Amino acid sequence: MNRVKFVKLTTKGRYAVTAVFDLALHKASGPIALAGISQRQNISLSYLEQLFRRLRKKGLVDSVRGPGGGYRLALDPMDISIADVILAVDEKVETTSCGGLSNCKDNGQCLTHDLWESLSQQINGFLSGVTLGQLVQNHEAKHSTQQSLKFSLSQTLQSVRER
Amino acid sequence: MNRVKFVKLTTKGRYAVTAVFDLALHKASGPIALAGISQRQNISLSYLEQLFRRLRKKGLVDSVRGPGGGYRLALDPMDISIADVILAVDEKVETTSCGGLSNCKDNGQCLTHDLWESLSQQINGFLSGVTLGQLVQNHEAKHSTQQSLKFSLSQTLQSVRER
DNA sequence: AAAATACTTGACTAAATCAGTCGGGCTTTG
DNA sequence: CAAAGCCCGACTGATTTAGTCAAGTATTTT
Repeated sequence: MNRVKFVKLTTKGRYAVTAVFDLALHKASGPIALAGISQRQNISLSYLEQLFRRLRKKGLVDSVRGPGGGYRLALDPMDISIADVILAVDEKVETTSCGGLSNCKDNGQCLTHDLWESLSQQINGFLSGVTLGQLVQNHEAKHSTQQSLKFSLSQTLQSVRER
Repeated sequence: MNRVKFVKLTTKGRYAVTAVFDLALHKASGPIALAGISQRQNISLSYLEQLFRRLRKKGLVDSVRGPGGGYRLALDPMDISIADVILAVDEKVETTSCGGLSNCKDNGQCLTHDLWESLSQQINGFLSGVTLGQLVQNHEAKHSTQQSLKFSLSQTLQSVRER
């Protein structure tokens, strides 16, 4: 019933993931100002504002106004997937030329309907399986012991394998 | 030594995958003319020519000129991954603001270097694990028995799990 | 109360990319 | 030779990217 969509992996999505990752890393220190993220990650402040507008609309972050204010993750990092972040800023994309009509299956027209349905499901599934929390764990582990990349990677693939 | 890059998932890459998928489906009938792909998949002929120029440059397809000519896969479908196709038409993208410099690790500048290195490795690994041949199998299986999507999906994830 | 901080919104923009089009080649088959 | 089909370069309108600018509003500190 619902359309077949496709994530779009671009620099825009990477900016968003980077920014939210920064949020997750510093979440102990209360609300984080965009100005700080802008400096640390070298992203234009106004551009960040645009991105966070969308992240907030999707309920991924919430904000505190005034001095000492900033943005916070609205959810547990383990409940925010890369797909969530990318889809919040990068609009989804139709993958089938038929526009999701069900009749395209009957005539031979839309050969690739199945193809994109299953492939986009897999890619979405994969990106949904990697959470912010895992990325933070990965990052912290790598900076304490030097050996744990394999572990967190296998953990990630584990979660993907479970559908 | 080599830069951290990121696949770009756009309509352009989808067009390319769709077209090469068409090639794989009809590979029994000799070289395939772009005109046929254009009609079947509803993609502009001239645009296809642009895409196939790049696919040929990367050695994914080869061509036969003259009447009865067309394009063929240059490799076994099982040896062509989705990543190969997408990377042939969609230029790779720098993922780090530092431009791949190694010195960015020493100063605290480039916090997300690790993040994108590992994430892009995972995504690339995933897209490299799905081959054209698997997509064709999936498609044919789905159109004979009605039950085999789960099988081919688990097969795909199997190949991903093996790193 | 005033000032500073920081989010919020809308409008605008140069540059790049997308998704083609157009026009002309070159090669091979019938 | 004519037609089919690949090959190549240049050009284009529309959209997206990656911002900038200006003007708010809410909150805290002084």
